[in-house]
Amino acid sequence: MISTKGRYALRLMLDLAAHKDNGPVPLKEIAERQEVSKKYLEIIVKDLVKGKLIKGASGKGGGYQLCRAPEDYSIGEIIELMEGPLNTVACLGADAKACPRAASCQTLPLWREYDEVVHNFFYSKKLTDLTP
Amino acid sequence: MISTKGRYALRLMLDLAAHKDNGPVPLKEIAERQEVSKKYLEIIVKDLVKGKLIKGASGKGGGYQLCRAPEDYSIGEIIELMEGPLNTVACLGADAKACPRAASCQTLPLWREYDEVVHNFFYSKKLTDLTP
DNA sequence: CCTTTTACCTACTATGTCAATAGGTTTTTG
DNA sequence: CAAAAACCTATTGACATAGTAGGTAAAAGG
Repeated sequence: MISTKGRYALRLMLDLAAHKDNGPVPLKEIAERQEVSKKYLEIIVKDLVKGKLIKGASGKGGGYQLCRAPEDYSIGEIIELMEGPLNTVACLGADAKACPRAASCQTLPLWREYDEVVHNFFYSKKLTDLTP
Repeated sequence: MISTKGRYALRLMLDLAAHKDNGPVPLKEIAERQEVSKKYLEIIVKDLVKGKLIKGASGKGGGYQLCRAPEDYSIGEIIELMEGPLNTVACLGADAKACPRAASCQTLPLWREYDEVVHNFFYSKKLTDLTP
């Protein structure tokens, strides 16, 4: 399940993309347009800034801006930055210790395949694919 | 993220499929083979029985058995029975109230598409696809 | 019949994640 | 220097996850 953090982050990125020619966009404006609490969005932008997907400018006239052109963002990187690796099962993923059952596990190939399907889905889509 | 309930349920179903010709399979055996706590599996079989995917027989010589041929189970129905609808986002799903933003939401089509991809993935696979 | 083996049932609990809220400090510019 | 913005730390309630614990009921084998 994609959480609100990931979904709001995506909407925020789309909002920034839509207003990228007007200089920095204040969070207050985004919160109003997207109808999401500004306080909650603060948590989200913090992660986006730390992940170098966007940059913030303090002070009057400040706000947030994309670091790259909208077409250079994949949906996958945005979602994964917010929610951590989009792991579909615990067996996979970096943290998972080598499962002693792995060699004989009948279900593992399924989870691998699923993981790949999900990964491909989100990484093959760009931010611009959502802006008509 | 597919939870342990869903994953264990699937392994349990595969175990039942593998031993379907030996009469009812006691949970104790499954727990040993699958290296999962029998107590925890009890919760899982309860749901599987209630969902009519398997049936139980009490008493000595009892155990669990599939209700249908292995090829007549889709992976999707097993997972969904255990975890509830495999909703990928909250906006979709039966419980979700009509979002007032739906008509103008830029991200909704993405989630719909994702939902369909996931759904198709799991419902197109049968239990027998995992038994080599 | 009675003991064993099995399913079946209700309840509880620790841990963690999610979705926020609250209240403050620093930075920048008009 | 004041307003507007980003930036920072902490806290909270609700819920889901991944189990445990301790029992009762049913059926068969001897």
